[in-house]
Amino acid sequence: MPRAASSHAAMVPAASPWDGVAERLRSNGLRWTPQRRTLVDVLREHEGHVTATELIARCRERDQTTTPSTVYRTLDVLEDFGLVRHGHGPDGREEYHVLPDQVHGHLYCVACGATWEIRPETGAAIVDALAADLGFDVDLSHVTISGRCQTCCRE
Amino acid sequence: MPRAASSHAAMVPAASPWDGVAERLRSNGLRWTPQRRTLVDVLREHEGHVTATELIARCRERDQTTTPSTVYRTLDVLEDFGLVRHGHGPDGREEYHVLPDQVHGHLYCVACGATWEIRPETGAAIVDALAADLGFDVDLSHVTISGRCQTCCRE
DNA sequence: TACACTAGCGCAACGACTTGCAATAGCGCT
DNA sequence: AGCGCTATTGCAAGTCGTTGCGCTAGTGTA
Ligand SMILES: [Mn+2]
Ligand SMILES: [Mn+2]
Ligand SMILES: [Zn+2]
Ligand SMILES: [Zn+2]
Repeated sequence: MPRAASSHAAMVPAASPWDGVAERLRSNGLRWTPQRRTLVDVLREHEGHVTATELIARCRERDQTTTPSTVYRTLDVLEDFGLVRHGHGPDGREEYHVLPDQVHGHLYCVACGATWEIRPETGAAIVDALAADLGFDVDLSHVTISGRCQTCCRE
Repeated sequence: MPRAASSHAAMVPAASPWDGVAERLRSNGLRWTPQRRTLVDVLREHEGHVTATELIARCRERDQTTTPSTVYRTLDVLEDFGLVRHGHGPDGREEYHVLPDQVHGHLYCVACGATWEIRPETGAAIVDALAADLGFDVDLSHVTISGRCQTCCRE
């Protein structure tokens, strides 16, 4: 007998890359722990960018015993699976992209503090320039460029 | 009567940008302290790149009482004068360029750990691409791009 | 369900900065 | 040479990560 939910297609939530994490970990000899579940639950509801510090805080909301080192280590594992990707702000602080649809770099204005994603074409231009230069294969996701935005350039 | 040394042009060392630091600081209402002198003496004999940690160690060789916070603060003021420029390695750690002849970014291979300076033309390509993108004015000196070098790409 | 194997956890210590604050000491001025 | 103003210093404490270690607890297997 089919499960009740499966007969109502409209109620089935869109498949999320997070759905298979537990199995994916286990099939690689890794483990699915309560601590990892907590972090994944937090990541589930975060589309876009988050700092590691903020993730730790969110985890602690759900599980007061959350430890930073465990979160950092789990983020490393998830990054190996491509589920998150990190970069560094101009101060060197870590910033995570959750479920990056497409790899992209960042722009920071040192004057006003605003940030933007580097557009795909622009990112490609950078990648191409460096491929031509030394045959270097750029990891765009880890690129953070600082400078002044158009608005701040005009004072 | 002229000083003895000034009559022997061959013995006069080439003017160094460091020679005027003391006056430059004072004329800006800042001070020339023993601690700053120590750091400048260290920087004098360092052409190229150095980490802040290494600079602190070198200072401590000359003055055992050197304090990290003082060194960091002095590096900040020297950077304001354009005498050093810092960037961040892939791990976010600071790296200083002493007397940067021309502003340039860096390339790090995450596989073999090697590093290169981005060539001027390539740097210009990056600057241009972002100027076109959002009218963003890139600070090339603070750019660190990681990825895989040609050698490591071929495994 | 019981077991053994080992991945992952919490903790404590460390590294690289940063910041607030009270005491010190350059500097310009007389 | 002496003064006073305030830029700097040293220190302590804090933040963001990273790492080594002994103990715990997921997992696959029987
Ligand atoms: Mn910086
Ligand atoms: Mn990184
Ligand atoms: Zn701006
Ligand atoms: Zn390499």
